[in-house]
Amino acid sequence: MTDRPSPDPAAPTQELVSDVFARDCTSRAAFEDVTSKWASLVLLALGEGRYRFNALRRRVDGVSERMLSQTLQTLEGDGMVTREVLSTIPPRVEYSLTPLGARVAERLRSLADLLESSVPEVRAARERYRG
Amino acid sequence: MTDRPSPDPAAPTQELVSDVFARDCTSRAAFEDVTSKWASLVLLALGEGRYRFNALRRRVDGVSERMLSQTLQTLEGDGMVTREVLSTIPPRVEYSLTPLGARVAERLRSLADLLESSVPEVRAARERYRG
DNA sequence: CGGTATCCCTAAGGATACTG
DNA sequence: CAGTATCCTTAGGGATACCG
Repeated sequence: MTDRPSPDPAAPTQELVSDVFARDCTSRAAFEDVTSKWASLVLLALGEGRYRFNALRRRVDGVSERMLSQTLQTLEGDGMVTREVLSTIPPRVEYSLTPLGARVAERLRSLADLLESSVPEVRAARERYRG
Repeated sequence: MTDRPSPDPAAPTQELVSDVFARDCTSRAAFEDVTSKWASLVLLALGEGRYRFNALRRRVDGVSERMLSQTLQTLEGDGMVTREVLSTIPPRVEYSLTPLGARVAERLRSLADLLESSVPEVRAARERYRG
């Protein structure tokens, strides 16, 4: 974001038109990556601070080792998460958010807060709907 | 939300402790519902205004009839979307957001905006990651 | 137009075992 | 501890056809 050259009105606007609705847009892929079942919870957890692998696994209730590993790789690939290997015995690996990841996590937190406080409303709606 | 009785400090705080990290919490289920692949895009679309079924299908690039129908039912069940049948010939069905759905859509919009404007950063991260 | 029903296939994802 | 590898099951989801 900050490493883009200052906008030149005459230059082609390559990515200023990115659209999350478009099937092949990178923004939609990134959106799906960060909102996927486990990634969103991982980002929320890392929004609380850095975590080691197994601590993260305990925090994100229900995630398997496989899915956690896979999710972390995707998020690292998208530039949301930083992976740091500490050369200790036994080995430690710590995960934390990049600046971009932190901005994403903030917005996910805002959404989670809303839903956590809307549980009674959602429950009422469900009962009304199911009859 | 507004149909809850005014908070009584002595009353049991049943849902004030809802936690999106807990496997069996309604807030986590609702969170997964609204962040699921198609639901999030449907909510974003309806954040722009009401839509009829096929218009919505065109707006949400790539969704099948089946998934759109299914997604709309889930969102209606959770109290996010209102379905209105107009008795005209041919029949029209219009979908719009409830107040809760609108609040959710706002937050999803905020997340989508961020990712749309972060495309260059995500792309750069991906290239760095893949080498 | 606005769906539902059926069929089918792929990929998400859990369990378990094993490695650096 | 922090994973990868393998196996296997389930469910997400596309295509098609049909109905009110």
